[in-house]
Amino acid sequence: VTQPAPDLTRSLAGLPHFRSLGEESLGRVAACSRLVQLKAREVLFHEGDVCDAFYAVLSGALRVARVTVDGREQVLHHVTPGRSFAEVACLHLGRFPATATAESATQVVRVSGRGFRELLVEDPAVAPAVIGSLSQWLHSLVDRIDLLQTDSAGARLARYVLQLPAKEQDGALAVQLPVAKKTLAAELSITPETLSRLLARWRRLGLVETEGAVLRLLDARALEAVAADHEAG
Amino acid sequence: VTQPAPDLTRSLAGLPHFRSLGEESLGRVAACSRLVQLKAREVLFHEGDVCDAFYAVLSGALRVARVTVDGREQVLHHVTPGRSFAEVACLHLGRFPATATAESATQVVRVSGRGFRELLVEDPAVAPAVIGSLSQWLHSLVDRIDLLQTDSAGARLARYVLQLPAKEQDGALAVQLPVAKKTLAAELSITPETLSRLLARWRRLGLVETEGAVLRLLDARALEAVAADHEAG
DNA sequence: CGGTGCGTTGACATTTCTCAACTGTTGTGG
DNA sequence: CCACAACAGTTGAGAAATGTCAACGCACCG
Repeated sequence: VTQPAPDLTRSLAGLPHFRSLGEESLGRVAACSRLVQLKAREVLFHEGDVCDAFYAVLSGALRVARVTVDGREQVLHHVTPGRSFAEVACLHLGRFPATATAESATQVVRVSGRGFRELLVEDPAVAPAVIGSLSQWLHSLVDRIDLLQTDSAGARLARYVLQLPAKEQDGALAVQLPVAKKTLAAELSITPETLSRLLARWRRLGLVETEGAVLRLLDARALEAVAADHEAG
Repeated sequence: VTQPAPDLTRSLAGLPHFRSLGEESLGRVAACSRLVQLKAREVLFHEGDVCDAFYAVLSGALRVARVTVDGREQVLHHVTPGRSFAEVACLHLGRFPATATAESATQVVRVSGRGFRELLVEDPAVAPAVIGSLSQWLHSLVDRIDLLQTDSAGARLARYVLQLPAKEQDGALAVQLPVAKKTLAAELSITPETLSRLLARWRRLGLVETEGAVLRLLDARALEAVAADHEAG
C-alpha cells in the first residue's frame, strides 16, 4: 500500500501549512515521507498503536474516532484534503489516541516522525508550519466544543448545516452532507432517529427540502434562528 | 496594574513549557514580558479585543469564557498556574475569541506578541516550547470533547470528579471542587439544579459525602461505574 | 436473489430542563 | 456593626426534549 512517489514534493506543497516552506525545506520533508493509498473502510492506524509518524490527507477523507466504554463510536474529527493530523502524538512520541479509518478511497502522506523531529531542530522554517497546523486544530476543536455545548439538538444540527459549504441552486442554497447521516448523528452527539426526526420536522415547516444527502435550504433565516436556539416549533 | 519585574526570568523558568529554554532564551522572553496583577473578578481581556500578547498564569486562576447567543456563560477553560494561553490568537495576530476573568487574585505574565514573534524566528529554542504548549492545549480540548460527548449528565460529573486531584482523608478520598458549583455546571453543560440533584442522589446512595465544595468519595468503585455510564439508580 | 445495514417512523420511557419557592451566605452601604 | 440586597445552592412539580426499542422499506453488494 505504501509506495515511493517522485512528485511527493509537489503534493506536499499543496498542503496549506507546508506552502510557506521553501523548495529546499519541502524536499527535506519529502525525503522522510511516503505516499499511502487507502481503500474505503481501510484503517490507517488503531487507537493505542505506537505513533511514529504523522499524516496529511491529499484526497478522500478519514474519520478519526474512538470507541466509548458503552460500545458506541465517538467521532473526534473528519480529516479532509489539505489537513494534517497526529502531529501531537508523533512529536511527543506517544500512542495514537484514536483510530483513523478511510471513509472512501483516500491518499495520505505519511511523514516519518523520526525524520521530522530532526528537521524540526535543524530547519527553522519547519516550526512555523507545525505551529500553524496545530493552531488550526485548536481552532477546529474549539468550534467543536462550541457546537457540543449548544444544548438543543436542533440548534446543533442547524449550526452544522449552516457552516457547510453551500451552492446556489434555483434561488435556494443547497448543501451536501459530507458523511452518512448515521455518522453525522454521532458527531453531533444525537441519535440517528433524532436526526431523522429533526429533518422531517424542518421539511414539514418548509425550512428545507431533502433529497438523499442533499439539503436545499428554503428558509435560511429561520434556520439561523434555530441555530441561535430561538427554536422552531 | 502592570509592573516591571526583576525576577521575571525566574518566574518564567517555573512554567513547564519554558523550562526547556536556556538561560539566554529565557532572558529574551523576559525582555518582552510584563507581570500583571489581577484582583478577583477583574477582566484581563474581552472577547473581540485585538490580541497583541499571550499570557501565562503564575498564581491564582482565570476563567476563559464567552457569552452564548441566549445569554448564558459558556466556559471554555480554566487556566491554572503554569499554563499559558491565547498563543494562537496572538501568533496569528487575531482577536481574542473569549473573555478572560480572574477567579481570585491572580498573577499573570503578559508576553508581548510582537517581541515574541521576532523571537520565534530568531531563536530556534523557542518554537519547541510553543509547540509543547499548543500540544497540551490540544490534549485538554480533546479531553473536554470526550467529556461533553458523554451523554449522561451523571457520567459527565463522575468523570469530572474522578479526574480531580484527590487526597486521602480518614481512609476515603477527598476532592475539592475548584470552582463554584454554578460554574462547574456550566462547564459540564448541565443546569445547577441537575448538578445539585445528582450530588443529592449520590449522597443518598452512599457514594459521596459533601461539605461545601469538598466531596468525600466513599465509593470510588461505584463512581467509576457511573462514569462509564453503567448508571447508578 | 437474499442478506446486510441505513434511514425512517411510531410508541414509549427516561432524562433533563424550566419555573418557582425557600434557605443560607456574602457583601455592601447606611 | 447591622440590615438588607443579591446571589449561590437546594428542593419540588410539571413540561419538554431526547433516547430506547421495534418494525418496516429500500438500496447496495455479494
